[in-house]
Amino acid sequence: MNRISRKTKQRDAVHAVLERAERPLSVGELLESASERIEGLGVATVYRSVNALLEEGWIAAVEIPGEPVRYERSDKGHHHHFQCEKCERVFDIAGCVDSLRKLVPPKFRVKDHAVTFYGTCATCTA
Amino acid sequence: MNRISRKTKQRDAVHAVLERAERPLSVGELLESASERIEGLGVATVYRSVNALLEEGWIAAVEIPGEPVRYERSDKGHHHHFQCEKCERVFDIAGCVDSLRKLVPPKFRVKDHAVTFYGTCATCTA
DNA sequence: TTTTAAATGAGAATAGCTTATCATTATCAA
DNA sequence: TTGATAATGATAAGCTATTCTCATTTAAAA
Repeated sequence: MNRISRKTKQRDAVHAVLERAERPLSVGELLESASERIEGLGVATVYRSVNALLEEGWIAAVEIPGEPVRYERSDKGHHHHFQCEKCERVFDIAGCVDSLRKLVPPKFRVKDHAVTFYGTCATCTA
Repeated sequence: MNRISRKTKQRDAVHAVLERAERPLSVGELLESASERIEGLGVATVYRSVNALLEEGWIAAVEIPGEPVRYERSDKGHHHHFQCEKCERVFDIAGCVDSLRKLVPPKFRVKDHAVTFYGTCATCTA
């Protein structure tokens, strides 16, 4: 039977960076981090790796308007995000508020929601 | 003293459409609606009108990831949005939940937040 | 009116991110 | 080890949304 994908150090590197990341990372951030281990790593490869991991369902996209898409492991459960307007990094915010969906008129069917906070992160506030 | 702007039927039309809109509209939607009254209206003009109204502060941008920016009058107070995944329209959702910001760790300084609901609107659900 | 410069419309140009192309490299089954 | 072919890297191309350019129109002051 044919393999559809091969194990490469490039893919491993991208996987490893996401494995250890404690916040969502953009393709640019992934390239930067993974490049520390893989010399000459190309953007196209990062995109390809990310797309493979997305299809696998191992990572999920974190989208914030006007920002490049970021990615994080999809095993984190329901949570939201915070973007620092100084360092521009995005952080996970655990938990949610049940009463949120009560804001929506009853005739609307809510399937999902996203909350994004903006401000300055702990590091930049200090 | 010099006028910086002149009154034109094109600007009036864009203004009027936003005045009456009961939901945020994209440049495309604005062009479509305003074109009913102004024959041959161009996109560039809609962009110019929108930018002028933004600078005036009369309208505000409503941004949803992967979507073109929409605009709505800025006199609506704090509220959130709902996007229908069928008709793609965006609706206002009145109100908010105070306890939301308590989710954010104390060292973070929250300056703003946005909530976007996804699902099917009243019309598309019926 | 006449004048003059702001506004318009069409389309070219730009900007950011993402995908496609293709020659080269490297995985891995035999 | 070798051979078939998937993966890589560099870069061209694609996509959208938005701005720019410029000849022409038009608002509105004089």
